[in-house]
Amino acid sequence: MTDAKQEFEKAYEPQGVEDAIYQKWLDSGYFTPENLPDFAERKEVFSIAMPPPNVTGTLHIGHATMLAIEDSMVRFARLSGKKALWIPGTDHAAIATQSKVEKMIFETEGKTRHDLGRSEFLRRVNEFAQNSHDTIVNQCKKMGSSLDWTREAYTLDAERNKAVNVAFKQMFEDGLIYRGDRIVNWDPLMQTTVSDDELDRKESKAPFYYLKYGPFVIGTARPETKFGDKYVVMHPADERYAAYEHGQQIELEWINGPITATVIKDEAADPEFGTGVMTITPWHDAVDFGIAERHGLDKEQIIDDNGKLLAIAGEFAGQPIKIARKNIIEKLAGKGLVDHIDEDYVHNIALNSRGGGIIEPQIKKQWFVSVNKEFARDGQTVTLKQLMQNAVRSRDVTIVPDRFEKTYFHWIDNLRDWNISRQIWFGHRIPVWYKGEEQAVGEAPTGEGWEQDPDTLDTWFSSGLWTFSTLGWPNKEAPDMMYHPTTVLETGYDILFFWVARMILMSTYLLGEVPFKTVYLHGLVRDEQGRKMSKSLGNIINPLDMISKYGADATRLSLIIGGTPGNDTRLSEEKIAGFRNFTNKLWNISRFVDMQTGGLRHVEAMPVAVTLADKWILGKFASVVDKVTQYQASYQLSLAGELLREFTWTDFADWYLEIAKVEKGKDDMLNYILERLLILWHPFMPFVTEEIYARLNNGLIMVAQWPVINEETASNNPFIFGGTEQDYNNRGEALSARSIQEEFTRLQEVIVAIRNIRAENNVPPKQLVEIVVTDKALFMYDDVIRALAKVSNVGFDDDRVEQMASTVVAGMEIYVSLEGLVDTAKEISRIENELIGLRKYVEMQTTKLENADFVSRAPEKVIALERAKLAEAKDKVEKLTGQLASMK
RNA sequence: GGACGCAUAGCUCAGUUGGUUAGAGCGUUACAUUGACAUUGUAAAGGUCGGAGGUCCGAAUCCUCCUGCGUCCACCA
Repeated sequence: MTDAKQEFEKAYEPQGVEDAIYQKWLDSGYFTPENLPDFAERKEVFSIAMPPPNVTGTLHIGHATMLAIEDSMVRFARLSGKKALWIPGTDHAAIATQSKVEKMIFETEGKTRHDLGRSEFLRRVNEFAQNSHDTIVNQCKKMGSSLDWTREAYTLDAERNKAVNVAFKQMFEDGLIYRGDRIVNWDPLMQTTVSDDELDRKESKAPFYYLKYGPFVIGTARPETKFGDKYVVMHPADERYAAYEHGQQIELEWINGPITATVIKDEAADPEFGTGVMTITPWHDAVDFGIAERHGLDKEQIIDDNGKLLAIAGEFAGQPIKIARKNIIEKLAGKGLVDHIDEDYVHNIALNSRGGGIIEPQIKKQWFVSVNKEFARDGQTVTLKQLMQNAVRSRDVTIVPDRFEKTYFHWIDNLRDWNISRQIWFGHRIPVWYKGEEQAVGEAPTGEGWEQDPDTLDTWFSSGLWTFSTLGWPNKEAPDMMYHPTTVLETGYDILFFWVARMILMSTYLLGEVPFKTVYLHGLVRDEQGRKMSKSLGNIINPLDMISKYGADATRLSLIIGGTPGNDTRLSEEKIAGFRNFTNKLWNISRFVDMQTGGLRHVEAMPVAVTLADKWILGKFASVVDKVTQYQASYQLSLAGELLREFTWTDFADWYLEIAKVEKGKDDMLNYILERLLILWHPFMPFVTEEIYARLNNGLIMVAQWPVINEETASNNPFIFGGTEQDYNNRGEALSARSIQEEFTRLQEVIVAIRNIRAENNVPPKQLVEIVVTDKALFMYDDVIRALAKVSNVGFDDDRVEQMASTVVAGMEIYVSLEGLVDTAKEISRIENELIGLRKYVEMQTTKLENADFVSRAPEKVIALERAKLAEAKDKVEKLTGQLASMK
């Protein structure tokens, strides 16, 4: 970097610089790990496959959270000298995208996809997807995401299609993919099946009809399905129906005339529910389908693909469900077959969560992935379910927070075969071709007359391959495969099943290795009242708006700090504004160091600490570096951020910089700490740190070295790692880190106590006061005390005069001269109040230490500590009492 | 019905092997502000850690039960 010295404006204005900084990063090429300095020497690999946002629209605050967290992880890895790779991409989100475009076209042109035809419709969807994609890419950049754009992928592009076809073929050949007539979730609105996981259940109140069915009374909320009901089912152990035998036939009058019903005894019938008797509709109910399968019963379709009744319904044929229901009940009532009606029945109806209609179970010929079928693997037989379970049970994949492991196992236990074929147009075609009786799988066969399966694949089939389809697979020799398994998969807990589980399935099956080592699940971002953000509520916080208002760094911080994995977080604009303030604080800290030291600069070696404050800040900083590193490595991002904020604002700015105004000769120390502090912050707030770092003329901060403070790098200041119990006694001696911290804390307490007395007595902040202390050691810091507590002179014990307010801190007495300002009555009451609290404490401690059990059972360290605290409190009581006496 | 989570200051939340008189940010109050920063500084007020038991020398922390809120899964025909 050869930039001329840049001005430090009074306030940080992110709007003016963020885009240019991002461009600088892009120009550097460092988002591509191979371009990193010393790429070959970087031993460890760190990789994340970004969860590809759906090309259904724009990024919301949840995406912003994902980007903020993942970018901080990647930047930390890059700074720590790893080959850091973060792969961007988008998801075609088959059903969701098609549904959205269909709606748009219908609203604007009044046309359906069938009006347009398959190829024109797909052209329109792709056009829409491309626009969404461009918006998404732009938003990722606005967030500062250090994604390797040279490796960008799309779940529906040619390379991913190849991976999909290879995966399909292998599963087919292992017998894990089959085609069969099974009951599936049919969406009559979108005319497609959807998977079990893509259903939303909505509570709804509907009349529940009790109907006379021969000698029985059966209950149903769906009389329109009852035409084919010729089986009546009861629990084998239900005493009430012991007289009826399995297989027994009963003649009875039903909706459209007399029918013959057959008694079936099956444990699926719940004796506790209703009358304990039910009729079944195997074609339109999954449980009924199971009963029918067990007993080899007939299955008849009642409702067609459009939700209208079929010929079996007789006079009701062609009627849509809603209308038919009413008519049927009328007819049944007329025949005296309605026993009674429960109007307050509440049940759940299933909806297609991707913007479709009310699900009607149907039996259809579909493609399935068999999760329970055994196949050979390393000389043993396993099932896909077992592969999924083993990956987590063996800890090859760890889930953060770990309670989600339970949820994961529970989901797998209940997993049924996965319906992977969809009747929509947008998506990967099922890679199967037919010609007469012939069938080809995987690649398009050559020759005439072959027709491809018209269906498309469930979108999660292709996203299940994401961690390796983005790295060159199915070419197992692809150089990028060195980045697999990826290091961490970071996503919202809401797609643990949809996606995370399926990636584990695909990767363990196809590659024989896990897709990622750690799953980090973030929570949902809610509004300040804890509600989900939604358009209808009008409570959406748009990340782009926040970025343009407060900057990307502030937006990122608000999404990381204060959130813990797996838990929802509340976000408000005030919170973001608060972090904007912090961004500016960091800027001004740097501005001050710049002015104070004649320009920011790189300081290679740790400077020798001279004063107590120097030693204190270095010791503190060493501990901060250590902890932040640990927090980052263990994905405890919020803790890292909070610790950094505390150090930056309180320790560094409020104390050390203030001291630096009176203790000179800290130029190297200030620059040394500031540079490293910026690096520690960089993963969280990349823009402002890069902007400040530009003024150091030391290259880009994004490829700086993560600070390490150890015996070697701190050899100038051995106290940091020296003994811990050496006594402090005088200036300049080798001191332990601990005694330094204690001594500095003492100094802080003295200063705060003086400020406190000043505030209590309404001394104007500018007015200087004199103080008297009883501990000569404090004279060493009189310049600091004078500056930070606005003191004109520090006197010793003998100089004590009247008209002084007093207090006791860390065993020493402090008197503040108030030159007539002192309000004696107020002072007396203040001290008396303090004494009340102290005496209570002394009493409590005494009781504790007189407890024989405590003294004999607690560790000695704890006892010693408690004794010391008691002694100190007693001492303070004594001194304050003395002060009080002299005042009265 | 099954499982899980949350309950700590007015608000949002930390609190990692049980051990200072329980912390932070925001908000509130008082004073101040030409000097890095009003996107600021100094100081203060504010909590019997949801309730009841239990284990322990010692519990916000571990166990049991209860209450309230939330989430997921399964679904009853």
